[in-house]
Amino acid sequence: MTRSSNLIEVAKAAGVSNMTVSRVINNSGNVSEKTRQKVLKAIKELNYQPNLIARSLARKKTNILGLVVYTEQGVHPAFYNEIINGVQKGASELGYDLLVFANREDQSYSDRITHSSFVDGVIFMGVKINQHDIRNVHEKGFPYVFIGKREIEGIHPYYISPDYVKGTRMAAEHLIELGHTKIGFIGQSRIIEPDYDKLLGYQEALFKHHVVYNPQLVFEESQTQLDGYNAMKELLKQKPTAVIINNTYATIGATTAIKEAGLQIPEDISVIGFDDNQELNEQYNDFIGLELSTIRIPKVELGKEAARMAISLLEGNETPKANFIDLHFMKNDSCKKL
Amino acid sequence: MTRSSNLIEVAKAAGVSNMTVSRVINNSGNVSEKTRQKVLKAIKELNYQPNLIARSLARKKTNILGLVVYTEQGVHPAFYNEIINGVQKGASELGYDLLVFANREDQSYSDRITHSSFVDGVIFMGVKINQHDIRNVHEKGFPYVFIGKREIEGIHPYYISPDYVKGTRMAAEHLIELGHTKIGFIGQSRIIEPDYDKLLGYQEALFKHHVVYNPQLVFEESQTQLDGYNAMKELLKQKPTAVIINNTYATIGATTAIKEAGLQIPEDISVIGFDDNQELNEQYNDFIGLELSTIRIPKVELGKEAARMAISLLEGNETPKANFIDLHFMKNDSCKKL
DNA sequence: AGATATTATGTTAGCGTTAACATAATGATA
DNA sequence: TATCATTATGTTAACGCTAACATAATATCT
Repeated sequence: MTRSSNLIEVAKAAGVSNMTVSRVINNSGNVSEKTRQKVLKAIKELNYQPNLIARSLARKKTNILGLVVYTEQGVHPAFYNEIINGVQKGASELGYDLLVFANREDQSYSDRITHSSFVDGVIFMGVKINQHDIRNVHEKGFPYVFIGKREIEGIHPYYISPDYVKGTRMAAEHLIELGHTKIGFIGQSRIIEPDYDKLLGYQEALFKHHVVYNPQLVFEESQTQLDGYNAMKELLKQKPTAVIINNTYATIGATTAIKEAGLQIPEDISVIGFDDNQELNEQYNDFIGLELSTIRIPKVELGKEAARMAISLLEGNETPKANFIDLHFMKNDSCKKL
Repeated sequence: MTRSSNLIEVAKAAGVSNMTVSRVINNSGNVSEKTRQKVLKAIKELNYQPNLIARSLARKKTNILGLVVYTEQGVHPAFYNEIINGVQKGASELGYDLLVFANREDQSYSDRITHSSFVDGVIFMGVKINQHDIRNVHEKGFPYVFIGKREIEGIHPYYISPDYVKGTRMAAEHLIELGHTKIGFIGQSRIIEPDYDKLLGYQEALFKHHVVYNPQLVFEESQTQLDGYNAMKELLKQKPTAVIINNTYATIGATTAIKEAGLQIPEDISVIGFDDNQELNEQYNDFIGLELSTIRIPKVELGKEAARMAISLLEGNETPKANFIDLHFMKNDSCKKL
């Protein structure tokens, strides 16, 4: 393999010292325009690229951000992929590369992360986060950020989360403003925190508009298509005029139940879903033949913001502990004015 | 953040020289059992972990393998994920970590890979491989391996590929042995090389068993659900007794056409698909209510083998240029004996 | 016991970069 | 023009590890 040249060779070629070359590369310090040009020429001629390993050692900083993804079933990979994309972009904008740790089930990453100095900071994502990892990283004071609202065993981490409370409240208020009062809610609040926030938002909207909360309209454990189907079948007995459903899989199931009951969306029942994944959502829209009104999570922005937070933290800047990102309500064709 | 200790501190604590510590860590050279224990004790007490950046600089080797994934639509992310998983495992078994470059559309990675000395070698995966990347890496003599059979502008790269010829031939022979002779083929041979090999395998089987090749039974451009549907609609006019379909999306579409025509699988027509993705496949099986006979790509093994190849190459071992991995024919319920 | 092989340990100089300090060249000021 | 501030460049010592060589301590053999 062709050996790549180093700083000193460039310095010699340009007739300057190594530090002058270093300054040109890093745009740091003062370098006269004349020598800068000389150096740039030499760099070009020798096809020089700085050795990042050596730089990292000297700086005691790799400019690499770690991202640990704890994958699990039931979450569409594309959901994570979009966020990863965002993290990547956010990191890149601030001069960081991204090292993704994933595809190793039930594995603990923290030792490899905190020692070995390969990453300057880390972002954790996923529902089933490894508790040992958190404790480990936390105790060492290693900079880390969660994607998603978390509080684990007394540890209050830095986190960035979609504002599910606000998002769901907006959606529920939209339905109330359209004249709905019998609004169903199909979520999974007992298991997963983000979805508890969705329920909260739902309740807040009702409260604000003096609509009485009816627990019979609320189904708290629905994740899969079948869950959604079963929940909807039950819910329909209450004759709701609208329903908010917490994820796309459940929405597909619920819609099947609606169709089976001979009901039409939005004529007989208004539906608002969550736009977890574009592909799935399009599939859904084809399936029911209309554009579903959804609460959309800006996933790329979420990832970007996570990167910004983690980098702010590891660079020692003051960083707020909890951060929220607004959801967007996409008003489409699945809600009807009463 | 708590600073982590280094070799010299460990050496002092153990009352030995730095090299002795280095030898203990790397299990290299000769160290007496007594001092080894002393050193291990010191390592434990100081909670020491070697700094991989420093090691990489000294060794001029990072023990990191790069994997570039050029993602594209139409391929289920899970397909790649399984392979990535395999690469990860294969690399890990040989003492390498994996750095995945992905989620940056249309980006060229080669400069960052070959310079900057962050990875010792690289694996490329995906259909739409960046030509500039290949040329660049190739010209520099940087060790690289393709997943999938490739020949690009006169460059004959190292590659590992599923043996599509053999796999499809096996499937076709199975059908022939069941008495079928009017066997349809729905693929995408004009566009993508692996699928051209599938067609080859199909033809080989016919030839071997003296079944006349009928081009009217062959549809060469089918990728999406809709493609599969259309192709099957056309194909049915020829009254085939069996069909081989090159991917799961197309298989779903084709099956819809079969159902619409009032035909049953396998009573009226035998079907063999490709098991691109388990999740999709299960969805399909639920959909038609039987287990599809498939040609399965051992994706994890494919990834592992790619890692082994790349590492063999970068370590300077003699490595065969082309490698093939056998496909498995999963004989299930979708084929009938005539 | 002395010579030789073997095992165990230590010393030193890099790897390619940057931080920190030192010096030289230039410009501004009185 | 001498003096000081500023800008431009250079020198040296890390960063934490390992390779390569050097030496010391044993073990093995005649």
